[in-house]
Amino acid sequence: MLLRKADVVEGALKFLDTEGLDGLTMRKLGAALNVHGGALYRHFPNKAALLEAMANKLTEGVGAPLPEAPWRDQIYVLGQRFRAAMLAHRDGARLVSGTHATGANSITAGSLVVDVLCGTGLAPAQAGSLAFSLYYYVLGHTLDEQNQAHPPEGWQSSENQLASTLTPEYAEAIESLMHTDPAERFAYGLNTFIEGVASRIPK
Amino acid sequence: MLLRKADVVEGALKFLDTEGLDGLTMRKLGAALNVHGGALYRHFPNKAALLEAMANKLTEGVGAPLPEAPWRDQIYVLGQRFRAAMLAHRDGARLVSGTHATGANSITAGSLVVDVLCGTGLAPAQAGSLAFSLYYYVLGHTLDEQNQAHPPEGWQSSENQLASTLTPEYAEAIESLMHTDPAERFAYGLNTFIEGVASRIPK
DNA sequence: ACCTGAACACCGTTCAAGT
DNA sequence: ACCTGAACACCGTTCAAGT
Repeated sequence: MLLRKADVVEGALKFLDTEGLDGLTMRKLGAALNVHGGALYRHFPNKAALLEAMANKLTEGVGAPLPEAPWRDQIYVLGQRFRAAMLAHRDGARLVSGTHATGANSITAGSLVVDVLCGTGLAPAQAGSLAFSLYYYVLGHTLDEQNQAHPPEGWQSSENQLASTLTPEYAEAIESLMHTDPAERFAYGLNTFIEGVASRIPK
Repeated sequence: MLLRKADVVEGALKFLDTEGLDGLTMRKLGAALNVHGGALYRHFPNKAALLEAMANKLTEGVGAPLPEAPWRDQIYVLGQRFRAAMLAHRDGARLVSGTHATGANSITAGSLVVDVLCGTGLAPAQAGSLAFSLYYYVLGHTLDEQNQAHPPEGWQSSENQLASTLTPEYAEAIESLMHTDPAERFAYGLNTFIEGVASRIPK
């Protein structure tokens, strides 16, 4: 049974969920697809191209049309969409962060953010800059979430190591961070960012 | 001449500037230090431990005591310090992003941010959450800066590829992003974040 | 057009043996 | 205590040869 490009990408994303990005090897992925590792090079020039295609597939829906709503809600929805897309597969955020975001999907998503911000009266230069800032926040937050979900080998909770030697405020902050829902923390930071953007809008 | 742990870390950071993180191999680093690759395992249990020590050395000064100043200025200084530290060596941001920020330096820096924010009246839980948001922004921005400084092989400016098919606002945003100083964009985003934080302070 | 089988040039890591 | 020399189990990638 012959493989198509889309089959490889689909199989690779499935493989990601069971083995993780570190386990994703051309040979192992080939085996999972009943094919030798070298055969994958009929479909992709190299592994980086495969990973890019995977990242692009992962973020497919992020740039979908936005519902009519105030700009704050629209930006909020875009941030939530992006995070949800990356959380849909194990190591999704690391996958996206590794490929330089040249994919068509990230471009249309970025364009959406810029358009929404320009609609508030911001100049395109500032809107572009803030679109990237939003990207950094969402990506960074989701990366951390997924790293904690699959701790990479020997991992000591860094609280017990040093927190006691530091400020009590810091100890309490770490303690509380560990016990609150990541989704809640994500929304709090996202809304904080949005308020920062609001402060930039010419009145 | 025998090597000490600190010599290896120092040599590795020097090596980073000339060969980049992708070129940093235990064998090649050994050769640069006039030693076989395997000898490095007398000083570090594995490569990850070496990279972590490098990242820790890189971010050494970030947690230094802060000058007396309004909280906005203090947060601004911390963000600038962190970025400057990573820019000091090629691939510095990628190095830091790869090691799980368990290093002592990132902890004391994080503690500083939390303390400053708690000083404004924010609860430790919120301060901790915002400290991580700041971390994501600075790291993400600096990663992008360094990736563009050393484009990883075949890189097409993604503007000419697709921008023309999209919104004119987006095209203008990308165009302007390419022509403005990264330091200026960084400061703009950093101050925007700070304004967002300000909106969270109980009045 | 797609795949096999085998190779090439690398990796990180380990470990006896030397000094 | 630190290093050499050589090996082990992997990588990504290439390419003749098969179907």
